[in-house]
Amino acid sequence: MPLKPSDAAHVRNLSLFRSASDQTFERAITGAFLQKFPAGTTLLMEGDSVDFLYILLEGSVELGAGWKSRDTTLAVLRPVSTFILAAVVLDADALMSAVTLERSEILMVPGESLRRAMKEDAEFCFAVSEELAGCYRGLVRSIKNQKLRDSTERLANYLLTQRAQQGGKTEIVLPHEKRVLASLLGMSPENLSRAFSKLQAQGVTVVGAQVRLDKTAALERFARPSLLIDNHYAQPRNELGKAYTERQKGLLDREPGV
Amino acid sequence: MPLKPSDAAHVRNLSLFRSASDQTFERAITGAFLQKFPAGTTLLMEGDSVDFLYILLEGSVELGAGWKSRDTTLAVLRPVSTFILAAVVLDADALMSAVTLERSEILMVPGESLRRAMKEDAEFCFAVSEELAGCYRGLVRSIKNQKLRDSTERLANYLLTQRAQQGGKTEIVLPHEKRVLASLLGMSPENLSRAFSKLQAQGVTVVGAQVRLDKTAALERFARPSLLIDNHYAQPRNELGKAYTERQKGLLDREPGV
DNA sequence: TGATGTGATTGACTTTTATCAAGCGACGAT
DNA sequence: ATCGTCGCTTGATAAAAGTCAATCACATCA
Repeated sequence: MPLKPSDAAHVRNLSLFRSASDQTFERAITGAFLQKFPAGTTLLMEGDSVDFLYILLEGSVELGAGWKSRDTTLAVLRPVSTFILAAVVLDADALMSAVTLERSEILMVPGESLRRAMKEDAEFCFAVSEELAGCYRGLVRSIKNQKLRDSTERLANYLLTQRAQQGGKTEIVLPHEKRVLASLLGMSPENLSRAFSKLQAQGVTVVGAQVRLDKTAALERFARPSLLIDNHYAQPRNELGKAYTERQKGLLDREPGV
Repeated sequence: MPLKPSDAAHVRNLSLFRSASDQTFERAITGAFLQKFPAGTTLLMEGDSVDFLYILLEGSVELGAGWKSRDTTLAVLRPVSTFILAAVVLDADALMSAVTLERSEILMVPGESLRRAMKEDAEFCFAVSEELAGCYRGLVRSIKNQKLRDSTERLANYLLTQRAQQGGKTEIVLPHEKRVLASLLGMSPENLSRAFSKLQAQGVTVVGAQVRLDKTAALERFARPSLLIDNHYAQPRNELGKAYTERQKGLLDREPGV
């Protein structure tokens, strides 16, 4: 299935490809094809070998992992965003599974094409390195969030990050089901409910997916967001890790949709 | 201070540089210098700007992070290993601090030299991408370990990983102080003691830093190590993330000391 | 030798988190 | 409407983990 021009433009605008020459871009996506999946489709299971770089153009995808009857959500992706880049670069097996949460449109780029383009074009290869470094740093933030904060603190900081990403209004909309959010934040759904209750004291009120944040000052005093963990300035919609892109020098002013 | 030939050989043998041409190698480490630090020296604080790629040649270094009076260990490095590569690639601020645990010898490579070499040599740049991808995947394993397992399970799997890395003998030696180990495993020192006690039922006996693992079968039944979380086959001594390198295709048979 | 300090352990207690069970409320199908 | 289903919430309980304090083992050092 051929790429719509608008989709092609979105892909071209990914940070991975933005600075690439047309020639390199063409080479990198040689053999790519677009595929549509219904909600709930497992695109990839942990341990599967990875033959494609996935680029989410429409819908949403959950990256997760399981062990011994437990499982957890590592990220929820929204368009336009790439995933499992690291496995593609190493030609390795997937460490997480990917499942569509909604009907989704995904561009599948042969890993071999991407790796070849990297080896032929140092500038493109450098862009991939930057992407991987950004993802890595996103995960460092994520581990710090997990190891240094309790569940209510994680929720409070999540809300502040969402507030910043949704334009700073006092009312935000939770972008996923609460059970997914709970798994993402590393707690049970029951505990998420209780964490929301605790934050009433900081002016948090929840009605369905709508969350009002009055008393932002109180909430920040409780959450103590940190530039070294949270990234309020990050673009939403990115690969796991890139979900918290860097606010800094050259990357400071990137547009959304990277 | 000039590099000893033996040190130079170790650096040259890092996976980052192993396949690089002599010319690229020289360019990449242009301006590098060797420095010795006593134990307990803070090489880098969270939030500091990063001007050098660090390569640990002697001693050991703890990577950690703090928030609100709490702090945690993210990795303990041993020679020969690089660290803060991601920040160097992005020319960004450090997300973790680095402190020497023992008297250490560290090669400091100007970030600018490394980035320039990457842009001039696609093959080298690809090697950096592979390194970053390996680190990224190590962190994915680490997050899964943290979110999917309780503290005793983490300890049990840690012991099995150490056993594999130390040659499979029934007796292993804990490579760090227990308080550091506790922080690395994400628990209090008190809880580490109790976790060891619980594992007595699985044939674990501790005397100081010496740990005997009789009843390996029972311990494995309890720990349920997974190829998708643990990496018993990884080389020790690597950058955070690389601490759990990939056992797979091209990287399968890498030598230690990458 | 004894004094001192550090790290590790143990016990008592509190807090945090998970689990189980029941109930609520919105929504769709019949 | 009525019946289910499903997601969420709430309460009761249990398990896990953190904290505080005291003690112990083992160094080093005067």
